[in-house]
Amino acid sequence: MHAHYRPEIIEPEAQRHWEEKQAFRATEDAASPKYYCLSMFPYPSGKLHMGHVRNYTIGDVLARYHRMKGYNVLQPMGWDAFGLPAENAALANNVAPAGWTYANIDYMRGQLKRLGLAVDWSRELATCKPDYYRWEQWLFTRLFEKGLIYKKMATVNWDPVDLTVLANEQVIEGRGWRSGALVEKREIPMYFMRITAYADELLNELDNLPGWPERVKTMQRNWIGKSFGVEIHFPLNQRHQEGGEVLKVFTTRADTLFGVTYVAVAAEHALAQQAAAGNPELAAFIAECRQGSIAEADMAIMEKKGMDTGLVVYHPFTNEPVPVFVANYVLMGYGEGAVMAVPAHDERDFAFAQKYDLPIKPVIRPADGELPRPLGEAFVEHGMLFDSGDFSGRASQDAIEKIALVLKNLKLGEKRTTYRLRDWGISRQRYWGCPIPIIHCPTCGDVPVPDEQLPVVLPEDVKIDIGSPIKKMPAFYETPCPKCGGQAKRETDTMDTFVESSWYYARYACPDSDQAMLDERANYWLPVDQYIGGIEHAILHLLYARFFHKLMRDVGLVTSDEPFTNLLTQGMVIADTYYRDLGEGKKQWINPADVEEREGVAVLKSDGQPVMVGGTEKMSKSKNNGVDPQSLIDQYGADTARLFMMFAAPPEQSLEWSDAGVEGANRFLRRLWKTVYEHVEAGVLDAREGGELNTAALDFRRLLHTVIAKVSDDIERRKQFNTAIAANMELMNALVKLDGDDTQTRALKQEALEAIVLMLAPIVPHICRDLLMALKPGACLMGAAWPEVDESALVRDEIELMLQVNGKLRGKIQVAADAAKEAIEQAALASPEIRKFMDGKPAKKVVVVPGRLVNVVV
RNA sequence: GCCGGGAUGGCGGAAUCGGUAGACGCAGCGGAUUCAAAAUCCGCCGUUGGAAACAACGUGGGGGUUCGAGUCCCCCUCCCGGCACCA
Repeated sequence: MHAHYRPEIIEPEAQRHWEEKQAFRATEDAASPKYYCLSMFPYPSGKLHMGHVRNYTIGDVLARYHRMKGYNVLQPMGWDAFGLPAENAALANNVAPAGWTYANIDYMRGQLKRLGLAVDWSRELATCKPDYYRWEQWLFTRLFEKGLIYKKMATVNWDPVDLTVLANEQVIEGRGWRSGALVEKREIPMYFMRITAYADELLNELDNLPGWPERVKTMQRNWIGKSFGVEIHFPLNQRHQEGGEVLKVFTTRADTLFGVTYVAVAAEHALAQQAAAGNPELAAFIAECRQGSIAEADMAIMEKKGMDTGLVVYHPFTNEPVPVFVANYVLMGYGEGAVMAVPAHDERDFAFAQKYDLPIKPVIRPADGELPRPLGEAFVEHGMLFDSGDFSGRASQDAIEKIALVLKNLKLGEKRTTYRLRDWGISRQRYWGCPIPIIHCPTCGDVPVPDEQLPVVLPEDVKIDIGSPIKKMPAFYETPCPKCGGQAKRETDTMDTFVESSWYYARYACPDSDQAMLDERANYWLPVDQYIGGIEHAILHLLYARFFHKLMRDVGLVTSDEPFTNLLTQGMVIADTYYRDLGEGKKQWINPADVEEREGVAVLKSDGQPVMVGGTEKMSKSKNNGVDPQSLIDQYGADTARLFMMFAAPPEQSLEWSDAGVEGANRFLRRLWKTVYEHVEAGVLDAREGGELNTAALDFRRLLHTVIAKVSDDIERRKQFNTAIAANMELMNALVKLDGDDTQTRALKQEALEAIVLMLAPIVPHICRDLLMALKPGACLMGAAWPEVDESALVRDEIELMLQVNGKLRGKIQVAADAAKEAIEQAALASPEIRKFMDGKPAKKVVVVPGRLVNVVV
């Protein structure tokens, strides 16, 4: 054993050893319990960032811990390889997206291996490879035939200068990021997956996921947004007859129907279009509504604007005319593209009515009071109806039922359940994605590509400029119709990259299966026992993956209902952002590593000129605020990087990056090495297994086994590694202070050092591999078991109790561990500290909390 | 704007079921070692008052429940994530 800790030597050696022995190769084995540990796969953006290091270290700790506990562990790794950044990089650097992606994968694979992850690399996959996406195309054709994929018009961001569709993140303050042109909304045909058909199951099954964080389940429930309401028809003609034209709206507050003072429709709504025909001002307003991005966040914060169409519809009960407004906040894609507005009982309608001087008619009052007059703000709670015809005097909930019933009899509406969840538009007009396997035939319509013609391979050797190259490539899109053989055109849109990431976890079980999307190995490994990934995926990715699991179940590929039994949502690694304004809303984001502080001002290192300070945000490609972990690994080694990441914050919390603290992690490892070295130099011996010890040694041994129990619980149940590490540091501090060179004490130290090395092995595996070999010649970390708690070491004779007077800490006493409540109470009341603060007054009450404290109330 | 989460010393964080607030580490300060420095080792380290013993105050702000609140409830502020074409 070398006297000094030298990670640059022991880490490559350990990694070589594991690779040679194929130590992490997973095979299906019915004899031992399986543990499928999965971290979200990375997008190959170029180099690893801190979020990756955090994510994969958490996964690795859990994988290695379960290996030591005797599980048959699978921990795979792969690449979420399709996506927008490859096209951007291709444009910027004049390279093909494929080449850029593969180069990034090669580099990042090297970085991941340098972290020493216990990954089965034989299962590596990349979603941009035809042997992966061919099965996605295969499933697409099945779903298409089942009617779970359909085509409809959808709104996109259109850049009128670059003549291209923009992603939401490419729209900056309403303008295209490259052209600077005002972005327009445009309707184009797209394929949709019918996720709403599974809305109820996706909602209900959340109750069967006790291993998921409550906050994620809450977010998904709210996202699905099941609500019970009433569809209400407003006739277009005052003398409405059954079957006549109506304007349909959906509301959860049918009880406020008598408070409707206008209705609002989307700019794209037929009524708006009709009214605009003879009204240039309205036409101009509708054109204005078409500007701006389609992102919901933008829509929600923009100024609410509207204009009277001059048209009216008629109230289904009173038959009174109700004006029709066009409003920029009503979206065509949601519900019927029209809403009934009740200013008195809806905040948004209230603001709108005030702005346009529309009547505000209250019809609900609090159950036990009156509404203030005039109304200063909308009263949005349920209450009692008034001024509502026959329904006056009813409570809101009751009124909703009755109103729905009466509307149904009038054939002017009915109760309906709706979801906020919308079907999933999967078409993208981009190049670097999985081709949609559809052939458009003038005679046969949309024809799915037959199995034997799959995969539809995406050409990789292309030149990138504005727009997708395959849309200009006849060799790609010209094809005969599989049905009639006539000339047809292949679909040139590709799929949303969320599709690839919705099923990769299953493909890891059988990545080489070339006869089917999944084979029987999938049912051995699935569901994933532990899934680990960023909280930013709480809704979209996790909901889509759950949806896909059910789709795969329903085509007979898997037997389970849910993909991920336990979910750990790691907090973000966040860092400061810096930028320079380039004008026209464009910003150049500058990496924190290139910025330093001079005289309190942030400046770019290369030119010394100031940069703007942005917020502290998630490390991301778009904000260029990722900190490269490579220098950390180069300087201190993977174990220090891993230890620091696990020690800096608990996994679920966000972690603000700072360079400080790494040194401390490294110092601890050097200290651990030195302590083991000195112990080993004096001769190794058998670890002690209990027996007679002096008080100090007994106390130490109790601490040792308390720590083993705590660390096991921290890793397995709490998944909180910072406290597991802290407990080991505390134990090390105590060990160094434990005096004695006698065999008794040295055997105890041997026991403790072996335990510490094993407990830290999941977190810092390289150093622990060497230390274990030194402590127990011939021992191998790969076969080592997790240390066991010796319950007999935990027994105490005396315990310390806190003494409080009126809830304030005033002292402490020692009592026998098995002392009776009465005895404790007497001892407490007799203690000088208590007597002093009781001030001669009698005790009103004495609270004894066993094992904790005594509180005397005077 | 809507949904979800967070705020504890100079800093990262601990306190697991309502029961010792500040474990562990970083930074800082003092000392040992050294020709000197790095490294290492020992000690101190919430704020205020006090020589000390000790006392008062203290978990973003305001209110409440409780013998007892960082933890539970109500209101507010700020920060972070998501909002369906970033992944």
